[in-house]
Amino acid sequence: MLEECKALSNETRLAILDWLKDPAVHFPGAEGADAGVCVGLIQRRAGCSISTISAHLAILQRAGFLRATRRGQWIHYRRDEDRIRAFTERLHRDL
Amino acid sequence: MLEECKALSNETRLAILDWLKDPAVHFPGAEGADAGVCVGLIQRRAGCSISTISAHLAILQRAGFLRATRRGQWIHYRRDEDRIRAFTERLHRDL
DNA sequence: TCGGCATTTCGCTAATTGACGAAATTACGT
DNA sequence: ACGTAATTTCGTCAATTAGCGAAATGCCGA
Repeated sequence: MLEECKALSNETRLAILDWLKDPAVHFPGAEGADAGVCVGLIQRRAGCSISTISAHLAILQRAGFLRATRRGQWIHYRRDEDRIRAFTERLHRDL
Repeated sequence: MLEECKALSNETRLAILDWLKDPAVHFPGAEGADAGVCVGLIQRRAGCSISTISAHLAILQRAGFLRATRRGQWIHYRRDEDRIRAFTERLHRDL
């Protein structure tokens, strides 16, 4: 619970999760956005450095909120809805 | 949402919320524990300094998770179940 | 193998958070 | 007013987090 709450305690990371709820809307031009969005697009949307975005995505992944899929030189990130739901339910039950 | 997540991103604060779920169990000897638990008892239970506990309680109060009631020189803290529930529901809906 | 591109990791700095002891504030009884 | 107790605030230091640019790593096509 602690790690997840920490992962959510940052504006940019909350925004990333929100954008990835509906990639087609927030990342126009991303082909097959259902399969995830690449780091570069997220970085451009967030407007900060690529290294910072990479670190943010790693934190969200470690917390279980995102899943990464490598396709050649590209890495696509998308939400892990099951784990997100599991977390909110656990919070509801335990908090 | 950010402030609440930050409030929950600390072990001691999570523990305090957990203890205050059932004060009679975690604070034996606290009279009328339903009306809240005083800072001193929480501090003793947490095992850190009184000033640190005071700061933690302030953070939890500002996030809406706790309510404080002053009774003379005593201040009693208890959970604000409505706001806790509202937060977990909002998280469930929005995350 | 090389060059180009995507992404992660590293090293550094600045900001924020956590913890403490001391000082300040609030409340109470004499 | 004074002394005691509860609690908060303040000042300080240490640890953690956030952000950046550069270096390193991984992938691909020629």
